[in-house]
Amino acid sequence: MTQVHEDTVNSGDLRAQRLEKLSALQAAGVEAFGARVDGIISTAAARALLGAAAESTEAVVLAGRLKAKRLMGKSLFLDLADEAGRLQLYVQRQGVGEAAFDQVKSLDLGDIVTATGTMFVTRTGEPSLRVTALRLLSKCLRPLPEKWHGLTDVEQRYRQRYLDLICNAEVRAVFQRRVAMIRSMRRYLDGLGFMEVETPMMQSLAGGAAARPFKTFHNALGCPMYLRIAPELYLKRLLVGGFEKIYEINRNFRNEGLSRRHNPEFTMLELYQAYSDYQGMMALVEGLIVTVAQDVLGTTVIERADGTRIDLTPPWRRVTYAELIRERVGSDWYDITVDEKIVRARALGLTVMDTWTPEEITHEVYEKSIEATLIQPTFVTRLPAHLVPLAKRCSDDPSVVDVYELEINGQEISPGYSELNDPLEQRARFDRQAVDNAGAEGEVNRIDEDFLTALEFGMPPAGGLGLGVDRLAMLLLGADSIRDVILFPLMRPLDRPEAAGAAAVTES
RNA sequence: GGGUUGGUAGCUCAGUCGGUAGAGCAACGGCCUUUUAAGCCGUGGGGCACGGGUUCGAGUCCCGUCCAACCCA
Repeated sequence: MTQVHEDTVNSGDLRAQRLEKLSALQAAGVEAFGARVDGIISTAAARALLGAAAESTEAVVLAGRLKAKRLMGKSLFLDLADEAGRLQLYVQRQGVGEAAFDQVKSLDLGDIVTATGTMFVTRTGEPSLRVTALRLLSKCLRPLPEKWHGLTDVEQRYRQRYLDLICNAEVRAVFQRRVAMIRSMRRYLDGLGFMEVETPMMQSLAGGAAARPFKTFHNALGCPMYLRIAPELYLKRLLVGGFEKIYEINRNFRNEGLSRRHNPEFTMLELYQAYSDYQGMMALVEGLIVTVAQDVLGTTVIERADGTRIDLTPPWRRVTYAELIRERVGSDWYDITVDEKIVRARALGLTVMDTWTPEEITHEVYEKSIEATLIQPTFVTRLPAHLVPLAKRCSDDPSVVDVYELEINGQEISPGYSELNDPLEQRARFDRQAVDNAGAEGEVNRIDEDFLTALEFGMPPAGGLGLGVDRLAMLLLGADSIRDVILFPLMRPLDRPEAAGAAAVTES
């Protein structure tokens, strides 16, 4: 394909220009894609070396990407960016010699180099490296996005996240903090004596939640497999096995639509503690989130873009579902007729059908008229049993269940349960669920017999909770979209032959 | 799935009533030894997402498709 390559060479093709530079360099014996460099210090460390002094005599070696170039006749300023930040390089023709200076001058923005020199402060007060030697480590063959505006096109930022990370320091900071967040979660849980475990992501039946799974196929075994929608059934097997405090932080996969708040693969913390219950889980998740916020943000007060403050200082409000409903639509709500409920719901601007049951109307009020108002952290407890079919009923009222749903910033961040450990009750509920969903998903609703067998060996009473790590990251890092806290969010592939209508097959 | 907005040079964006495709940055050639969105002079670079249609003439008007963001379900 050299023929094609040569044909594309013209001054408008910036990549071709750089390829020509590359072959010129290689012809001159320059190694354009170098190897390991020892003794590098960060730009931050180099800056620190200077302290209050205006000059340092210690020779240091830096490495990074060239981000800006300012030629001033016989001297040249370059901005070098590494993971820690940026530092200005100062190259003088006299300092490095004629030939070397011309070579440095011909470097492109985006090239990765190593620079040797001593630190000093310029007339304008900028800490800089006076370069004695500069060597190319990796030639950048494509032009970088613009130096001032950077890359703003959302689609390209998600599809080519590496460019986003090169251009936008805030984006880099978000992901560094996301990592710090997860690290803090692990530290907290490990400190409480929890053990992190790994359970199957590929399952022969996808249980533990109500969601459509992704399907795949194992060739050697000749059987269909599913990507997990939840680790729950395996973690509970571990409770049966005698592990008492366990958690898993990993991906779940749900074959559903994409939105500001949903990515088909998302990260969950799921945790179980034997001999505890949903109350214990409330205390635990409260402590966890407060600790993480303190570790990552240094505060428990989060300011939203619109100026409202979310105060995570414990204790958080605990309120029952029924109380919230009564607050919103009247203390007599549970005593009035269906017709009256419809009238009141419509008065709130909700769309309710005449055929709806009282429970449906009530939940519509909750979802549409209450949930979004729960900005401050709120544990909603005693949810109606029909909403959470797999949870344990409250001992004093079987119509409600022993669970919490934690709402912060108007969205559900974490559910917690007093886990069901009665194998016969569990089987009855699976059976009912299978009947309810029959036809829709078919084989997906096969009952996990081994899980029921495990329960029959006896599972200790336990508290369990889930925590949406991406959602928490959005909250703590101030992101409006889940895609801003996931490095590579799912995007529709651009090169689908069947969609492009048999588009011309491109080279390479 | 429905609605709204958008896709123009490598990047960030203009483009008027339908009349030869523009700027800044980046690139290339000059000048310039402390600049920092450096500056000055000059040069090159665009099948305007894709496919149809209307028209003497389409980036612009109409229809369809693709991709994205936002809102809704």
